[in-house]
Amino acid sequence: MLEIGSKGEYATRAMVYLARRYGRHTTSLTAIADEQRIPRRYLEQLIAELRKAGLIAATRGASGGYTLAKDPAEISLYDIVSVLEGPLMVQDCVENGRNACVFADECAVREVWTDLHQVIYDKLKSVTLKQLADRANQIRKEQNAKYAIYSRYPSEMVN
Amino acid sequence: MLEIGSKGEYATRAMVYLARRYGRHTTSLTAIADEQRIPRRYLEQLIAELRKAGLIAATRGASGGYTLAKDPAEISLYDIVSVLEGPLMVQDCVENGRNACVFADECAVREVWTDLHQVIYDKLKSVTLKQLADRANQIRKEQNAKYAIYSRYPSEMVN
DNA sequence: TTAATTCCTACCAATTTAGTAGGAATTGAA
DNA sequence: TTCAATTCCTACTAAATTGGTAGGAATTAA
Repeated sequence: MLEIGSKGEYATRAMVYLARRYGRHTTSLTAIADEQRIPRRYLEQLIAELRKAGLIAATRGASGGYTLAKDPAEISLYDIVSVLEGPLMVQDCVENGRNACVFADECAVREVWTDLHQVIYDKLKSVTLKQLADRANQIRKEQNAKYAIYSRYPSEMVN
Repeated sequence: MLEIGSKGEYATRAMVYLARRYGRHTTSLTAIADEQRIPRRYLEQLIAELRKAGLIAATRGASGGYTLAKDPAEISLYDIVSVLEGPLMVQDCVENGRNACVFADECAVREVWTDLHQVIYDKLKSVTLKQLADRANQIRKEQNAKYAIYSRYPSEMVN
């Protein structure tokens, strides 16, 4: 129930990856797919949707690639996930409003769906790509310190 | 994205209906289906699952029917919906925990899914059938007062 | 015995999910 | 000019899920 599918998950990870590189050169699809262990051909479609939604900018041709179309602080998790998984709609009647609500039981239930909708929306809207990228970098640092003790996995630390 | 399907919606409405009759005689499947405008044959399957989950008690044979198996105050919206739509699992790795989390980006993203998971769970778990039934009765009273002015729809007010 | 009721199981069409695949268009560099 | 890297566009597909429909057996009160 209420799952975020692979679309939302992949897209979010790809966006965090791009956020961590924001301001630098573009990143190729292959680079993202390899790094994030996402099927390249599949990610291609997801990125196409993110581009159409205005979240990603692309440069075509050799040495082309992708970058975020906006500042990471301006992109929320909701913006990303809603593109891939469709708009948040806990239950149809939440959107339809009064006309779908004929009975009192239904009304009472609908009120809760509306509440739930709001709670989820607020949460997703409150998280920005910048926050996620910062947090990812922080985790990377911690891992870096940990690995340094054992002198292992240097390749993982580079980017 | 994150939708509650007809299963969850129908099941919840049926449970609220039963909650409003808790302590009285059993209610037949047909009565619930008719009143709540839910396909009878479909509702039958949903109720079967709720019964297996221990939320509904059944009496077989003529003049049999269903009642809640527990006090409405002891049944949360989460209890109901999770039976029909499966357990809340925003993203697989939320359950899997550490082992699914190899990369920092993924980790950062997972933390948010975990947060979201908690927010949704808390909300659904905080709403009891008793609250929903009380609220439904209240709405019914308001409508009752409204309709009394115009002297209309008396049949809707009865149950 | 009958009629009302729950219970069990199978079936189905349409949609969604999670990809795979082929190849055209664009562009920087040799 | 050519080549290789890259994005872009479109079609296809197997498996699962959704939202039901349907037939009939088992149980029980009257």
